[in-house]
Amino acid sequence: MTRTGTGTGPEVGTPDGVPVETLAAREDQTFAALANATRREVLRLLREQGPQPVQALADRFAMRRPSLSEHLKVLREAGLVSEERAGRQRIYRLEAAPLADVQDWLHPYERFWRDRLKGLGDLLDRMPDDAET
Amino acid sequence: MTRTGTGTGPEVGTPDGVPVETLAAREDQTFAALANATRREVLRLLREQGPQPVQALADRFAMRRPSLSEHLKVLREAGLVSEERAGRQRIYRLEAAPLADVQDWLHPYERFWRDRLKGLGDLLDRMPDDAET
DNA sequence: AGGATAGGTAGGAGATTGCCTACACGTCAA
DNA sequence: TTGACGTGTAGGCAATCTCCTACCTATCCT
Repeated sequence: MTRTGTGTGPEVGTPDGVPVETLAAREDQTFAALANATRREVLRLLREQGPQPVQALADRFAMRRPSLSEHLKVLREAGLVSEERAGRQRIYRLEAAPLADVQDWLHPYERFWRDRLKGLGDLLDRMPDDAET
Repeated sequence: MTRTGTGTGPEVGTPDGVPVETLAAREDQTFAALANATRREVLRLLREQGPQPVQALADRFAMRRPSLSEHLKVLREAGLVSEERAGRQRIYRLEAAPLADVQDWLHPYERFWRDRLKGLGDLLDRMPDDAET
C-alpha cells in the first residue's frame, strides 16, 4: 500500500509545517498499538491502578513475561506508556497524549452517530463533510 | 491469550445482561478494523464524500479492486459500513455507531491528558481511577 | 441470447504478529 | 563476590494479514 493520504492532492505538509508522513506514521502506530486486547488491558490497568513494574502487570495475564515485555515495547514506541527505572525494576506509566489524537481523529465522525441516533441522519448522505453550508 | 477483561472478577455479564464476550469481541473487531490505514481512509472518504460504489472507492487507492473489497468486508463485519444494492452496484455507506463505542472507550483516559497538559498530572499517579475522592 | 460491467470469492505468496524458550545484562543482598 | 531478582532481547514457529491473479455470479444493454 502506498497512498494513505487523501489520495488526490500533492500533500507536502500541514499548516504547522510538520511533515504529513510523520503524522500519518504516528497515527498508524497508535491505532496499531490499540488493535491488541492485551495492550488495551495494560492501558486500563495503568489507568486504574497507577504506574507499575513489569511483573505486576505480567501477573494479570495468561502469558509469559517476555511476551508482555514485547507488548510494552509496542506501547512505548507508540508513546502510550513511559518507563522509569527504579533499581532493578522499570515502572511503567500511562501516557495518554496519543489517545487525545485518537479523539481528534474521531471528532469529524461524531455528528454522524449523533445525528443518526436522533433519526435524521439520512440528510448527512446528501450533505457530505466538505460541503458545510 | 485468554483474559481480556478486568483480570480479576468473575465477569459474567454487564448491567444490561449483554454477555461480556460479545462486547469484548465487538470492541476487538472495531479496533482491528481501524488498525489499517487503508480502511481508515475508506471511512474518511465515505464521511467526506458520502455513500459510494466500490469502484469509486477503489479508484482512490493504489491497490486492486479485490483487495479493497476485502477491506470493505472487514469494515462491514465490524459494522463500520453498510452496503445497499443498486442494480449491479453496491453503495457503501459510513456507519459510525461503532466509533461511538471507541469514544466511550476513550472517556476514562480523557482526564489523563487534560490534567497532564495543565501541568498537574502527576497527582493522578497517586490517585488512580478507582479511588475517586 | 450474448457481451460488458460491477463486485464478491478462492487460493497462494510474502510480510507481520504474537507467542514461546533461552539467554544476556544490570541491580541488590548476603 | 556470588547468587538471586527484574527485564529486555534473540531466534523460532504457527497464525494472521494483506496483497495479488484468476474466476464466479448477477445485472444491464443490445
